[in-house]
Amino acid sequence: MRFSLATWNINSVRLRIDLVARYLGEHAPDVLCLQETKCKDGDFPRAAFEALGYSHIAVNGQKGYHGVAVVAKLPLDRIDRKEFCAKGDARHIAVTLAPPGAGGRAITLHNFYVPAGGDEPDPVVNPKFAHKLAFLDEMAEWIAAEQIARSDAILVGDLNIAPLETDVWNHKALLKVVSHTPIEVEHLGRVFQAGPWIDALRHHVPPQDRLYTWWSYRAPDWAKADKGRRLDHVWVSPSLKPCLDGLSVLRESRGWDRPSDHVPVMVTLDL
DNA sequence: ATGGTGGGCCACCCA
Repeated sequence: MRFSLATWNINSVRLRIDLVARYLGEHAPDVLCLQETKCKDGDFPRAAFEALGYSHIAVNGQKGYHGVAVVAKLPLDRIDRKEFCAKGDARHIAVTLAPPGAGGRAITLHNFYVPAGGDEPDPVVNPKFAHKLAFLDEMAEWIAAEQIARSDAILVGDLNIAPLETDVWNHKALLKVVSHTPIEVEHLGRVFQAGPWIDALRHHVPPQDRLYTWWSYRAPDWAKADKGRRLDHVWVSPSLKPCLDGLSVLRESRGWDRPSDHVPVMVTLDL
């Protein structure tokens, strides 16, 4: 039984609802996780998703900033929202899924939007960077304490860190650029080891090959310059590693009209 | 080395 799951930082779900509809119409993942929805729960465009067949919806939003959501063709149970760093930010939502044909197997899905961290990669002078590192520390502690990856689990989202040299267009040039600094990579590594998790994208694309999911709005010609970074991730518990089946990173959507700066990433599992 | 472009929303915050 094949099950598909996508993650996409949409940078305002209301502004880009037509792009979401196009993606769901063309690729039809069973579940779509969104980040940076940028709206209160009551303003989430539920009707548009319901009309597309995604009638099971779980949201954790706030006005203007951040916000995560899960929309699905199948029921979502045990909806949970965890607050990190006691800031009241909407950066996490968890749901439990029981894909039909998976023999009653229940998968817990965690959808994260990790703080971007500002411009200066120094936690002493930049509180946003300090917040990013603290957020990652709290994630690692919680994943370990709750033994989240010991059962069937998937962690997705915009983690705002490109850990490998081939996850950025120029490793050396980005060593001091927030998203690719050694300290962030180390903190993300602790979150990864806290599972431990399996990196589903790198399961399909070997580490020597470049892989990006984000291209800045500030590049005049994003496709030609191709100065991308792999900021979006899908991690699965070791129990699901044998089920990893396919991957699609929809690079072309970065060229759609009024695009998000992130593209959708879809993983398929054979359960 | 710098500044470049997008969101939300109405003065700037954030990415």
